[in-house]
Amino acid sequence: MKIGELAKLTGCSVQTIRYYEKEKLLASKRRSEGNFRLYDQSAVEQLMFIKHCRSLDLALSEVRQLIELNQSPGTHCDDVNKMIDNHIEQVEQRMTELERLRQHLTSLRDSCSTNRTVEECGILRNLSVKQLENP
Amino acid sequence: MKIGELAKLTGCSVQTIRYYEKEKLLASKRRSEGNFRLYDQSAVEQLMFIKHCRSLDLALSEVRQLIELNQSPGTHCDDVNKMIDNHIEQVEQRMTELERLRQHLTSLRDSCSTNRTVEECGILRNLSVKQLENP
DNA sequence: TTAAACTCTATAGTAACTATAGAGTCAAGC
DNA sequence: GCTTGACTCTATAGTTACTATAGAGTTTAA
Repeated sequence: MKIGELAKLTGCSVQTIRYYEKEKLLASKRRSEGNFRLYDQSAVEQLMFIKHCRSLDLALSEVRQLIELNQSPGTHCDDVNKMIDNHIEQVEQRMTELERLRQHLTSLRDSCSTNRTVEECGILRNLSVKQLENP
Repeated sequence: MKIGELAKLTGCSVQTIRYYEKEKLLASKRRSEGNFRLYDQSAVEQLMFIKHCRSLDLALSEVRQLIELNQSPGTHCDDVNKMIDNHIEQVEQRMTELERLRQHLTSLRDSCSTNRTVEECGILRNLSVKQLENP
């Protein structure tokens, strides 16, 4: 199949597929006479693998590592486990940050009611004056 | 004061300050004879304002809007309120996403114990096969 | 045969910086 | 007066994971 069909089957854009090729995540094994990329079923699977990893917010560099690991089936998979553990930790950290952020924003929002002028605006005043407690 | 001192006072890097100038968020009003940027106290305040906004994850384009609004003190501040409301919503959305992500990652992690080979690795198997329920 | 639909490569843009190169400026010490 | 080191200047490239474009070539259907 050509790149357009692969794109449709996987829900990726054509440019993204070409980008993944450039980044050595997905190769097209053959080209047509007119120099069009040709793919088979294994490309669909590889691309879905990448997509799945991306939906978990794994970086492309991590996906690349996983692909490489996958190609040496006999080795230990500790690195995979570590990567996922690490990733979970990062997600949890970000969630904590966002929760703090949400609280700040909410209390900031409460400092201004509607129908004020910019001069009186509690939000702007707070942004100008207040320092963060936990910088 | 010169840019280095401003950087030290505010905890921004020198390059960041120059970047903010390029992005029209912070101007240096004067230059020395040798073409060095010169700042006064109001620059410290302006930069702290920006820093505070950034710590709340406001985009620089939003910060720019706030600065502009701040300069016409008589107008209504509804736009400020809307921006913050909008931002709170975005943060909450992202938190929901991350929570779903965390659950996925955790259940993925549970599918592999240590001391397996890549071939047997539950994580890799799941990444290869499983489709997301909520794509 | 011709028009539409597809594909190719190469390049630039996104956000908010960070890092570098290569040059100029300034203050202190000899 | 001269040198050394710390500072500053501009301009440019890199980061991430794409997206969007230009300009050209290829294929397919009418």
